[in-house]
Amino acid sequence: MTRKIIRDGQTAEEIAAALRAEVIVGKLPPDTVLFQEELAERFQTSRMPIRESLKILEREGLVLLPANRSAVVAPLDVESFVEINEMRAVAEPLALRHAIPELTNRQIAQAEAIQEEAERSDIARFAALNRAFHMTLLEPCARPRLLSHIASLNDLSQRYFHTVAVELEYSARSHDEHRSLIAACVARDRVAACMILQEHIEAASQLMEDALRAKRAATLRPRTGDTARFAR
Amino acid sequence: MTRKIIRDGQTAEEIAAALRAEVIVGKLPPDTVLFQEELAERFQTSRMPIRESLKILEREGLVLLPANRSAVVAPLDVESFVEINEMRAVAEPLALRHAIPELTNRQIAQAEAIQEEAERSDIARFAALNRAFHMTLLEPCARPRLLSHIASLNDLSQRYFHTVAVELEYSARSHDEHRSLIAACVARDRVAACMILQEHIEAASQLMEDALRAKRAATLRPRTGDTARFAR
DNA sequence: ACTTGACTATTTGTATACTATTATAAAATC
DNA sequence: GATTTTATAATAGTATACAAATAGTCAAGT
Repeated sequence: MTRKIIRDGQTAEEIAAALRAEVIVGKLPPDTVLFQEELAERFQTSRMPIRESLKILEREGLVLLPANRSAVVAPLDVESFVEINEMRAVAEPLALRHAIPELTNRQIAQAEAIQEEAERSDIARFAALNRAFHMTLLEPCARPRLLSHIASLNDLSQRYFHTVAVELEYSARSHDEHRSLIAACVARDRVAACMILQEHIEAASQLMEDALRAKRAATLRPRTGDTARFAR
Repeated sequence: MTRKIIRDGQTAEEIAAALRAEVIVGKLPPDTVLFQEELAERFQTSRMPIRESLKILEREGLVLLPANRSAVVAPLDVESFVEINEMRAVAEPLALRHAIPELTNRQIAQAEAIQEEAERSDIARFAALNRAFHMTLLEPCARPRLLSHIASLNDLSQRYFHTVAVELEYSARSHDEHRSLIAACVARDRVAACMILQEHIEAASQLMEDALRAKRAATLRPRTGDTARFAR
C-alpha cells in the first residue's frame, strides 16, 4: 500500500510548538545543535517548514540562528534569566491591572484549581502549572500583544526550572504568594494584587538567581579548567 | 552581457527592514495587500526570502499573515495604540533605570543633539528622531531583549504619527518633557528620570489617543453609512 | 431574482534541485 | 614541527516547480 501523503496540516507553527515544548522542558538542552535536515526527517517534511519554525523560535529567544550555520538551543545564562524576569515583573502587573475588573468568579476558581493541582505536583508539572496559573489570571485583560509577550517570557523563564532543583524553598513560598494573589483577586483589589504579583515575580527571580549562581559556582570549582571540559 | 547574479546579500532581514520602513512611514498604508510574487519581483529575488521577511514583520505586529491568504499591512486602531504605549510606559522606565548609572556624558550629549534637531524638524523627521532620542538614552542598560522589545514597540507607535497631524500640541509638549528628561539624566537621578519618562509616554499617548478618536469620529460622521463606503 | 454549486484563476504552502558558504582536514612550505 | 594554504565535505540559503487552498465568476435550478 503506497502511503498516501497525509500532510496532516503539519504547518510550521505546529513544528515550532513541538520544538518549543522540548526546549522548555530541557529535553533539548542548551547548545544542542539543530540540523535542518535532521529535523525535516524527524517531522516527515522538507526543510522549508523547519526553517520557518526555527525562525519563530529564534524570535522568541529559544534558539540562536547564526547566519549560514546550524541553529543551536539558546544558552541558559543568569543574566538572561534576570532580564526576562525584570520584564515579567513590569508586564504582568500591567496586564493584571486591566484583568482584575474583568475577572469572573469562574476564572478565579479555575486559577485556584490550577494552584491546588500545582501544590500536589512534582517540579516538572509545577513549572507548566505555574505558567498556566499566571496566564489564567491575566487573560481577561484583553490585550493580545501584551499577553503574547508575557506568554513568551514565561516560556523563557520556565526553562530554568528544569535545570536547578529549587523545589524546597521555591515552591512553598510560591504557593503562599499565589494564594494571597487569589485572595486579592477575589476582593478585586487592583493595587494589592499588582503589588503581590510584582513582588512574587521578583522574589521568585531572586531565589532562582541565587540558585543558578550557586550551581554555576559549584560546577566550576570541583575540577580545574582542563578536566571540567569532559563534563559536557 | 548576461547579468551576473549579483545576490547582493539581499537577506530576508534586509527586505524586512525595507518593508518595515515603508510600513512605519505610511508609504504602505493599513490594509495594503502584499503579494509574495509582487514583492519577489520588486526585490529581484524569489518568494522564499520574501516569506521569511513577512514572517518577521508579522511577529513585530506590522503585518497580518492569515493562513493561505495574502499578507496585509496591519490596521491602525486606537486600541492597539493604547496597548502599545502602555507597554512602552512600563518597559522604557525599566530600561532607563538600568541605563542611567551607565550613561556617559558623551551619550547624553548625543541625545541632546538629537533633541535639538528634532525641534527644528517637520513631523515626518520628528517621528524618527523621537525614536532615536529614546533609544539613545536606553541603550546603555545592556539588556538586548528589553531593547529589541522597546525598539519594536517604538516602530509600532511611530506609525500613528503619520496618520494624524498633532504637531501643534504634541511636539511642543514633547520637547519640554525631553528636556527635563535630559536634565534628570545629567543629574543621574534615576527615580526622577523614570517618572518623567513614564509620564511623558503616558501623556503623549493620551494626546494621540484623543486625536485618533477625534479623527475617527470626524471621518465617520460626515456621510451616513452607505455613502461613506465610497471614501475608501 | 436570488441562492447554490461547480469550475477556474490566483495565490499561498511545500518539496526538490541547485548554489554558496563555512568548517575541517590534509598537504605543503617555512 | 608548526603554520598556512588549499581542497573537500557538510550544511545553510535560494530558486524553481508543483500541490493545495481560497476566492471569484458563471451557470443552473428553485
